[in-house]
Amino acid sequence: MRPKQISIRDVAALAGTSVGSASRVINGAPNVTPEIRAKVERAIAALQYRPSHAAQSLRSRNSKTIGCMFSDVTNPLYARAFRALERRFFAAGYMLLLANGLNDPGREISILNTFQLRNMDGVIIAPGNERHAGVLEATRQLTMPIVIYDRDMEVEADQVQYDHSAGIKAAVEHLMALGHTRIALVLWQAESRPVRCRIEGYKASFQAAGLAVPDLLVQVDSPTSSVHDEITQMLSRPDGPTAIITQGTQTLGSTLRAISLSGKRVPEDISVIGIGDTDFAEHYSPPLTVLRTPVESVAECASSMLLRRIQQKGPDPAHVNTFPYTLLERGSCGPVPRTK
Amino acid sequence: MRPKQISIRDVAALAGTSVGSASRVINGAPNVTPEIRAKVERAIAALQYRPSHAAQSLRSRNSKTIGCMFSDVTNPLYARAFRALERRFFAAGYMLLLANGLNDPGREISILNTFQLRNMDGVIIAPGNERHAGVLEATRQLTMPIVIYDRDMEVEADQVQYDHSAGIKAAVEHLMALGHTRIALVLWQAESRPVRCRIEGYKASFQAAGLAVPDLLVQVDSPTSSVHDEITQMLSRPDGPTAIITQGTQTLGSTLRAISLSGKRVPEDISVIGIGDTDFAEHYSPPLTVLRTPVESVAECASSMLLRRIQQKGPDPAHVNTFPYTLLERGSCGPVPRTK
DNA sequence: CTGAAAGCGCTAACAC
DNA sequence: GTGTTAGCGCTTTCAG
Repeated sequence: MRPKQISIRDVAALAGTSVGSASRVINGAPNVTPEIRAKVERAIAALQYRPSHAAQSLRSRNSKTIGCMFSDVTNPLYARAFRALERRFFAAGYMLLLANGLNDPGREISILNTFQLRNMDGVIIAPGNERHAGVLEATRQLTMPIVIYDRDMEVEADQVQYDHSAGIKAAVEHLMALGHTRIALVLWQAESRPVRCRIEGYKASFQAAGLAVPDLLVQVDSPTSSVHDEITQMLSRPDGPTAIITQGTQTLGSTLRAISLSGKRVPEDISVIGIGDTDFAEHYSPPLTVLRTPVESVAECASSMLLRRIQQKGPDPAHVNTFPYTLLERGSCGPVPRTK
Repeated sequence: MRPKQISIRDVAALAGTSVGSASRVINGAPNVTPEIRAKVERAIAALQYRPSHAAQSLRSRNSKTIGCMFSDVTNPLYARAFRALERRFFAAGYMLLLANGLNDPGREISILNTFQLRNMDGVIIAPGNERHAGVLEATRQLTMPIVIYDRDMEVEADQVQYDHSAGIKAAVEHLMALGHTRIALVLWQAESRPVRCRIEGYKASFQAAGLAVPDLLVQVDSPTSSVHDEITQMLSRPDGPTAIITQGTQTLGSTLRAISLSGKRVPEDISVIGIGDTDFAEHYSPPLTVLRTPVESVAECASSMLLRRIQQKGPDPAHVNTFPYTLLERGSCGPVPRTK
């Protein structure tokens, strides 16, 4: 059925050279006579020869493939990160395997093991469960270069991360400058670096201002769940917030919905800052002030670090690169309402 | 440096059997004595043996990998499709290579060729430029099973698609039942199946109602571009729309923004229906009535078709599966305003 | 600079 | 049922 896959032997035969020379031409080795090169190239074209990736991979021990594990590409910020990574790596001759950890440790371990088995040249990972012993173990098992994406894991690997703490601080300070002190922070409950750092920054902001940390920290179980009810309830409290900082797309959406249904307006009655710049925030009415995360820059950095480490195998200490948020002011923040 | 990768030979040696038997155990072949199986398994465990994917792939001629090409995972609908596909295939022992075509024909061709070169067991593709001769040619070049995702391409392949035409019809009819006739349709200009079908359904709806097709079809160049201005201008026309159907996330966002800035309210002054159910639509204020696309079902179908074709190589005519939209009524549609 | 030859690790015939 | 063996297609010494 298949017309007998043409191999490098056929090329060599037709070019009248050895397979060795053919291989050199294919791999662009420097030491080849122009004549031989031309002959081989002609044969390749005539035969429509395409090297077998599996054979190259077996022999040369590199797969020209990068493994990516994010919790969920459905998260627009991960989707953007992946797109940037993919573009960069594809240009460099690599393809990306993408797997969603789905916050399931068992699944994450399985994915990590598969990456090892398939001999990825490098991996970029953001496990949902960074503290899980099994996940940690599976990660340590990995023998290829690793970039940890915004997680705290005690693993010998390069890291890229966002400065969530400073970002939240900037947001809180911005709101305080507008007179707010009853500032709520709505997060998705998870034992992960972003959440931990945000809480830390939140608390630090109030302490720095000499204020008590308000009882307005909301951690929901899942981004879809009870956010709406919790916010609604919080808004009805006499000491409810005059400003809310919220993460995510779904969580943010629920928050806004709850505000809207409580009969309050943004920003007149309540100010809102979103964490992470998304279409949603940009196009909401009013457009939302957000903490913008430099996703593309981070991806760029991650790919550079990984690529460098793949190329030069020399032992080089692990690097950690941290990127700042920027506060993007739009129309969702205003001064504290007088009548409250 | 690497402690001499252990191969199936080592396993066989330690188990005191032949490599053949070891291979059989590894691949779960039926004809193996329980004793031998046990010995081999013990050896595998003792050696921490992991089979080389590259070698298996080279020898057995299948990569246990599926190639996915979507225009852009940043599109939430593609992200959801990918997540569903990945979950399904991973469970079946496959990993997914994901590449973004980015609506660049050259890039798409390059990706397609790479899929062929890397011997994917199957591919699922949605080229941005389905009519492009080179893309078509590269697709025809593919020798593995193919599933075309919501595109019209004359290629021997299974297909999954959405019934955009009927979907738009349902939306228009819903609006007409509320008294609207000045119904606008905002699309992203592209020579692709979804857009073509939507226009078709739009026109057909009016013809079926015995009405002239209104001059309210807007096709923007890119989802980010001039939407806002075009909508603003359209809204200011004396014969402007009383209802708008809009696709996408960004396009929809811009549309709503333009409405809002024109001082009009949804749904009192103008009704809105979004194409595709997204977080944005769900959480907007008011929540938007949308045409819901059964993304997960479609992905499920696509993976089933592909898996089946990968397993049984018997020649089997190509199938086309079409899935309906459902109109999800929320709060963005109302009767035609009296004073207009 | 080029060719010959030895495998990479595995599976699939094929004998036993 | 099990062992032996011949490659899959390629890169990479190593001579020449």
